[in-house]
Amino acid sequence: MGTVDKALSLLDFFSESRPEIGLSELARMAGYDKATVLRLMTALADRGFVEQNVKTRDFRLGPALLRLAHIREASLPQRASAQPILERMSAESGETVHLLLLGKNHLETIDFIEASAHAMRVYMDAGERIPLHASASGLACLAHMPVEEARTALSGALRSYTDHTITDASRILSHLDNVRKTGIAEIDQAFEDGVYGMAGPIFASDGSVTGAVGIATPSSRVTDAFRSKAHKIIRKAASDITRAWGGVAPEAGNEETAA
Amino acid sequence: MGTVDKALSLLDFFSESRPEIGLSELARMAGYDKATVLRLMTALADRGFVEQNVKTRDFRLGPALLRLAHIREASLPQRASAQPILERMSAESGETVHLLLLGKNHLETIDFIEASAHAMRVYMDAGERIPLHASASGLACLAHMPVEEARTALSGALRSYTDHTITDASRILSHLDNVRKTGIAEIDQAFEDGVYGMAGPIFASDGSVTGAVGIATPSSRVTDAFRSKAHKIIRKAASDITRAWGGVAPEAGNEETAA
DNA sequence: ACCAGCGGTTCAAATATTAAACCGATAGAT
DNA sequence: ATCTATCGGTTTAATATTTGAACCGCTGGT
Repeated sequence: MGTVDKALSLLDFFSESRPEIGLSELARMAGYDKATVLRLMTALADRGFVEQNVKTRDFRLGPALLRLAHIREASLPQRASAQPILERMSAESGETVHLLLLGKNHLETIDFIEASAHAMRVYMDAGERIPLHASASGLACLAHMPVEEARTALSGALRSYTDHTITDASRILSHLDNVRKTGIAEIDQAFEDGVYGMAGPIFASDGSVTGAVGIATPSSRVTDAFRSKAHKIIRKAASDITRAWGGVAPEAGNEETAA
Repeated sequence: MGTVDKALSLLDFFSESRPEIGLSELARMAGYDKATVLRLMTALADRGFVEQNVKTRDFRLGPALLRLAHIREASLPQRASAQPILERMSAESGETVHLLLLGKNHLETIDFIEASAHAMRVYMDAGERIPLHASASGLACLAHMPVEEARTALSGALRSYTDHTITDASRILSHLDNVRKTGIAEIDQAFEDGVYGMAGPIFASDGSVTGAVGIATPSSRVTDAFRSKAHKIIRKAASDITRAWGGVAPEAGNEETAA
């Protein structure tokens, strides 16, 4: 396997709740040799992708990431242009809302707003990576990509996150028809216990799916009335963001055949 | 040299003014073989650090950068906490202001606000990398790092950006005394023609310099009156940001001896 | 005073990286 | 309509880099 991939994979161990990691621990987490991790991290540090806490020598994500994110956002302002739409979703639903972009085999969280209306709410970690098979947003994406792609995306071993996670690829695939019909993917406690997720797809200019917007609620608060209200909010938001990003939703019925 | 370093170096060719680059051209720019660049870019794309425009197959920076930047900013909100101070600087000076973080051998632009008061203003590219030896901010940093570090930072070949760029390390080093005395680094047209720069250092909690804030003005507009006004604004901003980030300015006179 | 764990270094063995030639496809010029 | 140059991408044998076990000195807890 590539060295570059190994180096980049190390960055994924950092999160909002775990912003600093020492050398030995990182090596343990990643399953690489300590010397290897040191060399990789040194390379990353030389380019500013990570930096070291001078006191503890622990690593944390570096300033180069801010710089590069800034460049991307300057030429492709997805986050900024979606923000008012997310805010409207948040205000209308009162629940935690989030915006995800479709990566190679997972979703990248690029923005979210936590629930304002309830003391009990769904919390999110900044910059989480979300699996396709165990989230409403993931299902929304899978449902709208070419079937072959979806099949290969689900071909590996599917990790179970809760008792409710569906790890059988064919069962997931058979759900997708319904997602396509309603335009909304819905799933209960597949990624986190007690969290109910609903999401809709966002499309690029060529009609392919590029991400998803969704609402995350405590499962205990979900009623049919709330669900249908949430569906409306999500459908509107997904279509607004698609438009804001210069995308177009494919004609219904045409999309599965897209190669 | 490391493969990881090569891969990461490719990301630096993307900028606000050049957000998408094709394979062959990137290979030419970087001076690497096309096959090599392809492999490296594929590795980066697999992790979402770059993505390909499906139409043109050109590369652009990817969504993973947004995600990781989000994580860093969530646990170390430097940009957010400095923003009001930058805004005040911008309002008070009427000129373009910027905030840079010190990386391994250069500065990373993490935020800026372009001049509001003048039609002729200094424009900045989002996410530029700035050399230490050819910018006021760079001199501000060099002046406040341990002398040995500054000397090694200037030991390589110093690139000339304009006719005014000083490329002689010892001449730069001898300027630094004055920077330390006044707390402000100042330089005319060292990085871009017609741009006059002034900047002050930002310190970390251990008293080491971690970045700089500065003002960039068209050289033609600089007067002594403006300079002394700008110095005041910068000194205040630098000290406010240092404090906002939990840093402390070292005692004057003690800092050069810090090892 | 000890021990366990830390960050970091070393070097021979193992493995991944490289670059030139080549491919089919595309687009502009003649 | 045909040529030509360039594109993105693939293959190969030759090569340079990566790897990991053992080891270092150091620090903090018992």
